[in-house]
Amino acid sequence: MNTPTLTKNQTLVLDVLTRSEAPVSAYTILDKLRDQGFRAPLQVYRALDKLIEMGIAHRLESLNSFVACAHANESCCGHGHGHGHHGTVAFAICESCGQVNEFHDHAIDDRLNGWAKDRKFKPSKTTIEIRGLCEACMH
Amino acid sequence: MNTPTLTKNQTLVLDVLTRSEAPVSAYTILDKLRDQGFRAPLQVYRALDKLIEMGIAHRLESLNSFVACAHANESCCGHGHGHGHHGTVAFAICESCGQVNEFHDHAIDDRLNGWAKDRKFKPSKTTIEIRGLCEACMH
DNA sequence: TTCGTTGTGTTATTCTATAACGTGTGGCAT
DNA sequence: ATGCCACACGTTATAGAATAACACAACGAA
Ligand SMILES: [Zn+2]
Ligand SMILES: [Zn+2]
Ligand SMILES: [Zn+2]
Ligand SMILES: [Zn+2]
Repeated sequence: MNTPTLTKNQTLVLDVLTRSEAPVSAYTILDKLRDQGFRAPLQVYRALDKLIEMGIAHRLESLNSFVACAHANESCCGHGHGHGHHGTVAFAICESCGQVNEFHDHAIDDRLNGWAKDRKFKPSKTTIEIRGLCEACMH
Repeated sequence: MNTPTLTKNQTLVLDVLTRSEAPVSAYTILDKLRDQGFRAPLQVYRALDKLIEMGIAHRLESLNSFVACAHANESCCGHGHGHGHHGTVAFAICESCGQVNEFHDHAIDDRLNGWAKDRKFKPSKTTIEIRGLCEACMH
């Protein structure tokens, strides 16, 4: 229930993520935090590792970039932050405006879990990312 | 129907992929092809781009690595190589032995497409990767 | 032939991520 | 208090992944 208190660096990095409309790369985060004393990539990566571990940030594998979690307060099926970990989520990423939509879907979860169970495969982390164009960016 | 003839470099790169049990990074491919005259990363990336475009190789986003397509001869729902493009596939990747299992699942496709349609999101490429442990690597 | 397209080769550079080492602090058992 | 340990933090250097920019050769269509 109680989210562990964030350290100073973690707070700074999370602030950058939450303020950004689009995913941000680690090096962009670094640049935005130079004024707050950041000097090296590791400061960013270490904070990101923890934030991701806590489930309040996510890495987008297809972009090498990071976003704040959009489900900070939900708790459907293990989702949300009350329980320390995050269910499997999917991301729809607009390649034009960069907007990201985080969602989760039981049917997909069940289907993937079913596949894994049938083959005795034990999933640790699942990535689902849809690249495309959002409604606003189509014409 | 007719797969376009591969160039020399494309053939060499594809051979490396098909011979490998596990995903291979671009730089590993480069190293394996030095004897055949490869000198620079671009030679690998250019070949990979084409192979991926043709649908006979895939990039694993969560590994920055590449695999040969495991569905070279199927043609279910746009899958397979007769029709020039590949349906959405998922990959189960063992983090211990590296083995990759490529599959596709209509239910998941439908679900993702449904989500996209509801929100008028136009998908261009979808990534689904499950990291975990295969049966052989569990104990 | 002339031109445009495509594959190729090479060098340099950018972007992403981690290794390795050292410092400081706060909690905690002895 | 003293020693110990876990952990956040800081710094430098290095590794790994991808692209930019430029040049040249082969090929087929016009
Ligand atoms: Zn989330
Ligand atoms: Zn958009
Ligand atoms: Zn395939
Ligand atoms: Zn395995």
